[in-house]
Amino acid sequence: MEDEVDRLVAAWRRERPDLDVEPLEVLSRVSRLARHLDRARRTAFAEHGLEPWEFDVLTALRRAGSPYQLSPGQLLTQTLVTSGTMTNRIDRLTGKGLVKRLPDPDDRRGVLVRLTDDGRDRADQALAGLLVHERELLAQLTPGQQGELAGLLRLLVAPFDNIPG
Amino acid sequence: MEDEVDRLVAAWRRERPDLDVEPLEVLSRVSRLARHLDRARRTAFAEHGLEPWEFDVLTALRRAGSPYQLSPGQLLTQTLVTSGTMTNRIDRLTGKGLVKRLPDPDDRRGVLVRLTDDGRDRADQALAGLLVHERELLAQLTPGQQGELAGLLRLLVAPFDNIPG
DNA sequence: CTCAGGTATCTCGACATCAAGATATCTCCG
DNA sequence: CGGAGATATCTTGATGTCGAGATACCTGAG
Repeated sequence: MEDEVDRLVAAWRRERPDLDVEPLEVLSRVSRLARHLDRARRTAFAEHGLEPWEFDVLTALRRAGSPYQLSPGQLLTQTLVTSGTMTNRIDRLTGKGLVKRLPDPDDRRGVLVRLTDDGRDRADQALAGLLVHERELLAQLTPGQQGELAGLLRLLVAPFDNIPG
Repeated sequence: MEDEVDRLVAAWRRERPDLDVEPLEVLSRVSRLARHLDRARRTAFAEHGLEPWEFDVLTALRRAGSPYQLSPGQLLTQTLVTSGTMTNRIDRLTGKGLVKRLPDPDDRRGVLVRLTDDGRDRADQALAGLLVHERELLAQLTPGQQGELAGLLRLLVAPFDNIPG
């Protein structure tokens, strides 16, 4: 089955036969797929009254394990947003009663963001719902292919995640 | 080499051993990689004084071939943004002299967006620059792996691109 | 102990995006 | 032909994000 990137690459080969546009076969698909996934996630989370950005923060805290708290800085590296954005997110989640700010006992500059009970429940429910939807999307692939794909993607992501970026 | 998603999946397995989080191995990597790519593209385009969103629109027009024009609607399907966003983008690109609006001779509701000479040059330069950077990122993979990866991603994207969504 | 440099978080203003709805035009059935 | 419904684009207001800078605090060399 053909996709938009096949058409895009074919168009470049016609218009710019002098260029090697092979990289787009991979990277344009990554970008476009991510955009489609964003939309699908927005729909999936709507069932639970959450926005994708809320999910990202709540689940990062949920994954941290009891007592479900992380510093804003730790949340930054997991969510790939800027500090201003994170401050804003924490403000809004606090307003909704899903997290609360606590002073960091070891560093007076610092803050700890902790999940409330309500926040924890919401995160758990939304995760379960998300996985149902994601499994459907991945039904296009055999388990073996999924593993292959995950491995190849890891090779590309790892440099970003490990070399400070 | 381990990445953030390995850590994320391990954390879920510890916190929610009852759930099968396998789908995240693929889809979380797609989302995170796309985010890293956005940042890298922003840097790459800065050399040419372009924003990623400008690049997306200009290159869609460039690919269309002479006379480098498309309707806003056609641009929507290629860039995956809403119509309001596209109107705004066209306004701003017009202001910068990179595109201009022409009435569609066959449909008085319609508009054609055409690349200016300057817009065409910018698109060509930025594309060449982007490919240089993207090739570096893909140096992690052999050509064979790149082909495999592209094929697997196509399987996932194709349903979105073909079924109207 | 001190202070220069580093770090953690927050503030602020500009900007891009979206969703929903408005407007104008087209299509085609009856 | 007439008009209902489809389509193409634009408008508007709310919202989320970013980048740069401000503030408060920590750390380590001397």
